[in-house]
Amino acid sequence: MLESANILRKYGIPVTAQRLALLRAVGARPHATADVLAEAVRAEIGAVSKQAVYNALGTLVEKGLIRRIQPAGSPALYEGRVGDNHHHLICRSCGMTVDVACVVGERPCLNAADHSGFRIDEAEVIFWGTCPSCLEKTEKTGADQAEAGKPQDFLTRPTTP
Amino acid sequence: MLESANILRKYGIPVTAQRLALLRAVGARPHATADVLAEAVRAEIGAVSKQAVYNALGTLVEKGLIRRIQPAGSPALYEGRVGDNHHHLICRSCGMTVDVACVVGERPCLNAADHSGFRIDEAEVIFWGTCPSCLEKTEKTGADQAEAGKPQDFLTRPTTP
DNA sequence: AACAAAAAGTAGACAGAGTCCATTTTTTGA
DNA sequence: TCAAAAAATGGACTCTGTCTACTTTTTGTT
Repeated sequence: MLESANILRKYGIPVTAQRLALLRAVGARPHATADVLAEAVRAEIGAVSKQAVYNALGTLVEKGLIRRIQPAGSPALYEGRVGDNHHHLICRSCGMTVDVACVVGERPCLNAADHSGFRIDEAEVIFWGTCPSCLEKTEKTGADQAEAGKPQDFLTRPTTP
Repeated sequence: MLESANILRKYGIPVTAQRLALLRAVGARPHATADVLAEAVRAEIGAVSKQAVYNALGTLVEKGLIRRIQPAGSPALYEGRVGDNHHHLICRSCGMTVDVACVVGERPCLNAADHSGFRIDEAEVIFWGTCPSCLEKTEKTGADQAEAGKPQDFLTRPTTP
């Protein structure tokens, strides 16, 4: 509580009830959407506007206090874990997202063979697959993968079979 | 023309003027959005509905004839280059997207240290940075990167400084 | 403690990308 | 050629997120 306030102050971010609640919400729910976080904040302090949530998340991301990940076909997700350069593993069928340790370790953790003159500052890696519980469902029903592993709308993505 | 029709037939996809035009449009404009492709198709055959474009793109992606990439904060992009497992390099400031050869070569081209029981089928890699022409602009104005490199709305993403 | 200036928050309209649905048109294959 | 199956149409609708004008809260300075 005081903790969070001090963190905000250290970064020169004005301390408001909304931001404090949001910071806690992000800490408590890794990989939550803005909407879910807004609900969490409401549960704690009564009300917040959508805009306050988006503004605050934007500021916190900008200052490096939280991290935003935007998987294809899904709304943005936020997480408190920053600075350790981990990546994500996402289930195509239920959307479950888990952290995975960085493959290499340093940031940017990969080198493009040909960088075309770009100055690269980040290598974003997302592993796509099927989570254990969706795998189990597939096997149980005996349905083939195309059936049971059919991605939900929000996760429809290219499959390169 | 006949070429494309045969490809569609080979994959069991009914041949329609819309799909043929779309296939050509994707081939001619790598990294185009659905909207841009729809315009291209209209230029060629007069008219298409938004839905026909989305349906056709979806089908083609599903069959592996084209590839969909969905960079954070941007609408989906489509490309005809499939099967060579290359990745993408995107400019944070102007959105320019170029292909880069795969870092490793095989697909999935990376291994997650801990896969948490997932069955991984793809490792998606996006390199983020600044393209040569935006770099030049930055240097010319003498503005610092935070200024000149300010991402456009459609490309606002986490920065991990 | 009080007070202006600056920064945040509020509510609601608005925008872009994509989906849904009922109906019409085209393609296929017998 | 003709019916069944698949696509296309177009318009309403949804979901994330942004813009704007206005009000409220923080801050930091007397």
